[in-house]
Amino acid sequence: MKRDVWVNLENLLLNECVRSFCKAGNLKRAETVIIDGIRLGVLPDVVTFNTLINGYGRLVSIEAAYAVLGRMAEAGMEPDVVSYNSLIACAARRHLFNNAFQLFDEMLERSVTPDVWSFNTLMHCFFELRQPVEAYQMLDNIKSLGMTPVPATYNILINGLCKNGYASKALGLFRYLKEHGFHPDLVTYNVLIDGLCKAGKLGAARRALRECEASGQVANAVTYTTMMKCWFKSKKFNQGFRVLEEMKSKGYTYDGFGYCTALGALLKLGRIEQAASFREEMITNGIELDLVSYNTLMNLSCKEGKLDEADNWIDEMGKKGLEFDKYTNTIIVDGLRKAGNIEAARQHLMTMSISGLDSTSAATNSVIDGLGKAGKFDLAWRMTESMEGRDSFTYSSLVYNLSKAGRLGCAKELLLSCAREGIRILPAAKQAVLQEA
DNA sequence: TTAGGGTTAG
Repeated sequence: MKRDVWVNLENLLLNECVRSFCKAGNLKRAETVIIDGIRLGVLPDVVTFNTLINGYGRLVSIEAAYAVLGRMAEAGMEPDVVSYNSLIACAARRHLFNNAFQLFDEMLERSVTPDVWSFNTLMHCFFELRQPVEAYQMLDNIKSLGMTPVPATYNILINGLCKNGYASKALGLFRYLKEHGFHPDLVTYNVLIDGLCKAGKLGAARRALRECEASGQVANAVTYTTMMKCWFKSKKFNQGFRVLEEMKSKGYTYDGFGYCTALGALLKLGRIEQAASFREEMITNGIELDLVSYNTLMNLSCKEGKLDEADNWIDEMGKKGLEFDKYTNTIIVDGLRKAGNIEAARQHLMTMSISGLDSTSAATNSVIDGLGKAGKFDLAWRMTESMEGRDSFTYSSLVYNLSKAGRLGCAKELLLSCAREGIRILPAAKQAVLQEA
């Protein structure tokens, strides 16, 4: 009996060590701890392996996480529901939804019984895939299998509804649940406030914030960033910047979220100098820069016309092993064309299409605008016609540039055909037509 | 072990 207690304690200690090294991003140390444990006679258990699955899933890849199952088999252990939940969550985080569903099937085939969290994660996957009906089905599954939803189940539901364009339904569900004994936590309020805000329901968002505070929840960094975005969305910039100050005073600017939100707003307003001073603050405060932070900083360098500086950020990203996303590429394309190098911008856009990036429309719009401003309307028009996902930005920029180039007839014709097809032309472009007429 | 916030185009 006593011996069992000691073995359990030794394992607890081992697992705690492995967990903390994984959390710190140091998988090598985590593996070393396991080897040392084996030498001392402390064998890894299911929890140890599950911790490793999580670590490899977060830090390396889904394949690396899956490979841990092989090591478990070698050690004579079967994966449990936590092993599979971790793998499914890892696939979901990496947007590998097919893998997530396959892993769920594999779990059933191996007679591992799913729990609430398995269904929660699948619900999240369906919402990400914009399949709200299937997502909702997961709640039915939970109930029909005799399981009880956990608060997170409802948070995922409310968040998913908001992100799929059903903010009003989410609010209705929230009210209903609250009347039926659901105690919303800070995450519930954060997802609801964000959803309402993004749906343009700013009054409801602010009411939800007041309700959150009245319920005794203490706003955290997520709440503040969400509210800041809300103010910016309603063009109340000073109120938004005040939120940033409050975030700073409470020590909630430990990551790039607050600064990137504020920088984004300043750049849209054209307040470049103020943005630059925020950049200094961000860097001197030693904030760990991630992909979004680099994108934001590169955008600032481009807006300042300092392409060399943008190159330096790219080098730094490379050293950290960060890969470009659609934002990085769009910022580069837009930076190049605004610096007058439209040909390089086109080239970069082409490499984006070749490398299979699905969302190139913002970058394409930027190049089409650049071509229009350079008077190359034939080329701009050809690009427009071959472009997937032409939108009101594409046509507005053409209308704007045609009228500024004195080709008023063409501008008016395009404006009319857009009106016929229900494509909204932005106010600035309409105004340009009127001014030139 | 699993849920929430930030960056692009006129």
